[in-house]
Amino acid sequence: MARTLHERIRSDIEARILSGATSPGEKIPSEQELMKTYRCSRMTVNKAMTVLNNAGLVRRRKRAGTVVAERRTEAMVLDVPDLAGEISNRGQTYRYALIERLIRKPVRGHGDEERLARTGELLVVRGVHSADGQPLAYEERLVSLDAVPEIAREGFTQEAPGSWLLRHIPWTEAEHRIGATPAAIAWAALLDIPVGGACLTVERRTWRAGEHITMVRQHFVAGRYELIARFGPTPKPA
Amino acid sequence: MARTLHERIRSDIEARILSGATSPGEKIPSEQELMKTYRCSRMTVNKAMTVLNNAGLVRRRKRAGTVVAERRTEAMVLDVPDLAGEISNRGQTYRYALIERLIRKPVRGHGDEERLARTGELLVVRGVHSADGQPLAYEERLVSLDAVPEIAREGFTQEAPGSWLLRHIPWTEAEHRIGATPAAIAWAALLDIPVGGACLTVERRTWRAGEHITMVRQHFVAGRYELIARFGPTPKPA
DNA sequence: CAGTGGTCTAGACCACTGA
DNA sequence: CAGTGGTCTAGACCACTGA
Repeated sequence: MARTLHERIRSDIEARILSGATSPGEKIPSEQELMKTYRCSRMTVNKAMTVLNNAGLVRRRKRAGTVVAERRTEAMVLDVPDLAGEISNRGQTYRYALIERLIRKPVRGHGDEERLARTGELLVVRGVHSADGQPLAYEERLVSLDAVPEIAREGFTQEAPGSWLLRHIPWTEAEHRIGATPAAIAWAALLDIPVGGACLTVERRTWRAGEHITMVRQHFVAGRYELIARFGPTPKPA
Repeated sequence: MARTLHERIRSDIEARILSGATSPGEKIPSEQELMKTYRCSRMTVNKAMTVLNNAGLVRRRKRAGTVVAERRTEAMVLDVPDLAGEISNRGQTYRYALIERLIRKPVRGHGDEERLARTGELLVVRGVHSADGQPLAYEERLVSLDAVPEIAREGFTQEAPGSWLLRHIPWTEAEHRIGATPAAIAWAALLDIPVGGACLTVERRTWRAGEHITMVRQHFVAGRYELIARFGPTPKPA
């Protein structure tokens, strides 16, 4: 991977940002400095930085230089949403209610669980998100304790594990699977809907630099939540 | 818009592709020719073409040159899917059954209809997609006859309007709204499911160069269809 | 083998903007 | 006003691959 020089420069800096070694707002070496570091021309450095800029990982301003961008922006076609933030932004009161939290070995033969915990254990958290006192979604989450050992200390009685993860563990890749499901006996009552009632189901897996971090399955009460995606032929300039 | 030279080159060629003036497989002028056309250096041409290549609009091969890419690829995070093609690719038999087709004025006060048909009329098509004889989705579609007058000649008894549009009218922007819905009385029987049964609902609006082309609402039987989106920090190379 | 694109260089002029 | 990034030039060497 990264066979050309501008790709190597890009992935070096990208890795530093994604690993959290540099924080949002922090300055990145100027093109002049990078030219010296990599012993190359300015065009080559510029090409690498332009890609990072278009991807929204850095912000560039003349004279001020290049800084690490604030976490995730609307630039993503589909984002990993923070439900707590989204609901607050709508002016509603967000609440997370913990149903169950436990740490255990992965179930043998269960693909997702074994992929997440190759050697160690899993954190399993079940809870309900609500807006203005009305249940919005039931979620079941698995977190790899290999990847995020420090999460074992968290109780998640007030805050959803998703919000905690967004704050502490930067993700680099994500996959959404979106479908519809009839409400199951196990959680229909938690959402205050009849068994078999329509739900929007989002299954999301996230990775950090290729390492599988977490898998979550969220069931939203029909009509109370929508996913929106806009897209065009050429990525929009930032 | 397009204030810099490489942006102008890119958008010129992009417009030619999106308007259908050049078809998939057709050759695009080489960098040498474009240098002469725009009286600029090769780096400038190359920058424009690299963007088009990353966006998946063209395919470049040494010696063979640059050609317009086949319609939409997996490069899109979320695509406008051609159900007929997707189902055939899975090895199933696809069928489209027309329920209703009519041309009429937009309903006054109906936002979507008035936005689509500002001066003229609308084509309204209702139908059912099925795979191996099993109903998959019910769809209601509105098409602007201002934007696509030639579609008035099509009957859509065998082919879905979506497939026809993908072949004839290149879209440039799209918006998805994805949610869950209980099956309505009007179409539950068409999908062979009980009223209130869970459905995945996709509402999609598409534009061509800012002009609103079509709006479709599709209801998929729960469990028979999934939308998948993968995304990372830097767009993947093509 | 000749034309194409992929990459890179060493320079240039410019607009912007914070010290 | 000085440092930064945005853009562009005119050249170069190379790998690839179809005529």
